[in-house]
Amino acid sequence: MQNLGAAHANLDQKVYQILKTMIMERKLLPGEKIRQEKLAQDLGISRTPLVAALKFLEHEKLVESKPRRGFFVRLFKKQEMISIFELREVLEGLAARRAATHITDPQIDQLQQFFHPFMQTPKIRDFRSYSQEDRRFHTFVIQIGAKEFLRSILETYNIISFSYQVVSSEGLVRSPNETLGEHLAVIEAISDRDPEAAETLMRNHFKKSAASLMRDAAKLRPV
Amino acid sequence: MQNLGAAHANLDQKVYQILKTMIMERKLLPGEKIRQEKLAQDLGISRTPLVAALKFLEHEKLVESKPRRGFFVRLFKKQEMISIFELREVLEGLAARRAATHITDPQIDQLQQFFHPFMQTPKIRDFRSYSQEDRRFHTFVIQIGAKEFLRSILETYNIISFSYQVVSSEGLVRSPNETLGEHLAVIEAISDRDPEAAETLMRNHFKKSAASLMRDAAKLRPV
DNA sequence: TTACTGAATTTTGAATTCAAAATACAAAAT
DNA sequence: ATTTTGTATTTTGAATTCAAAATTCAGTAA
Repeated sequence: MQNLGAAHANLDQKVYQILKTMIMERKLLPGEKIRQEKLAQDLGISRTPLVAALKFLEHEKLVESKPRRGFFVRLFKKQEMISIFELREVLEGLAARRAATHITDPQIDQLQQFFHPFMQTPKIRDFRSYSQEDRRFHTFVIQIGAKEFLRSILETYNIISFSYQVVSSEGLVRSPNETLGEHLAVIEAISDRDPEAAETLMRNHFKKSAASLMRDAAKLRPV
Repeated sequence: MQNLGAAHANLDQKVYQILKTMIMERKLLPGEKIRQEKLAQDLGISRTPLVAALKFLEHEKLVESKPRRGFFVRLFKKQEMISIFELREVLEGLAARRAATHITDPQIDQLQQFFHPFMQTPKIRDFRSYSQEDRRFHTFVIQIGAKEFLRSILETYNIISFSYQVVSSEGLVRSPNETLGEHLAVIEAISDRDPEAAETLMRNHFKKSAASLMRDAAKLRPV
């Protein structure tokens, strides 16, 4: 694959990013065992920095370590995904509130662009590009409103959410026609620099998605 | 010190806990550089599991790694502490909401015991024991209401808060007489199994503390 | 055939080793 | 006296090594 081991300053941060991407892109699949020796060789490094990176990921729950058995890509149960949505509700709520307080004028212009392509479509069929816009939107709000601690937590949980969902309906919990209005409402509140409204609307957006997940969980039986 | 290296199953979890406690108890001081070789020897292990544990802590922001310079116990700026209180506001708000939903009858009895010794004292002077009760109370709510993700995040941020504050007035942001009522209100809401009230009251409790920290920051100049 | 046993192989957790970088320190120059 | 330079020492990042544990798999028994 690539040769990383060349200059050595802090390899494990690089490896960590690579692994994260691999999990996101499903190069490593949930439940799968990670072959340390093989993966290290593929990356052109020794096991030491690889294990360090895995321990990082373990902390973020993206990976699970079974002592003496190895590392496995984490497989999330429906119930855990619901907990994660509950968390994202309050955290992205906070991010939205902060975004409404800190947003700059040029950022408002950028924010207003989101979801434009979908606004004149009566029935949105292109789930894939809507889902992509959805992610970009949430990421943008986080970029504006969240820094350091909040940002790093949200990055993790969003990765979990996204990597979990790629399976069903392009990663969407609910249909675009259902969520578009909610997204636009959040955009408006942040643009109006109304922190209370931004937080409340963002939270409601998540509350509904969590509720939808819960209904699915009740119907479909645990994964 | 102690000999850990004996049985080897996953040493770094143990080391991680030990380091966490050492930081909490100020055996390792903020800003201080961590001497790997010496510390490893004191713990009776090699650098490998020690570094692994340090990387864990780095992820929790309890420790900072400067490449090629080593690990340092993290020193938090006032501004960062305010961000952490902002985070705890929404997270413990969620924990309180969940606690109100999930609490059992025996747990209600236990919850009602908190702050009893302070209820008939007109002017609370024993800051140390009030501060201790404060911690125990927050920890208890987390124990009831938070699991897995939420719990592990809160554990980290509470440790940061606590270890930060030991300095000024026994770790209290505001005076006992100011916060006692708020604590009792939260206890009542959770005991009444009223999730909305529990969340709102807990959030207000934190909002006020954050505001108080902000006033201090404005007055005292950054740390 | 299927289930069990036990040796060969692989993989893990942790110690050790090693080169490169950082630091400490002493001598020389301003 | 203070700064600068050069060298010895320490510390770091990462590879390598090594024993213990887990896994694989062939051969045997049911």
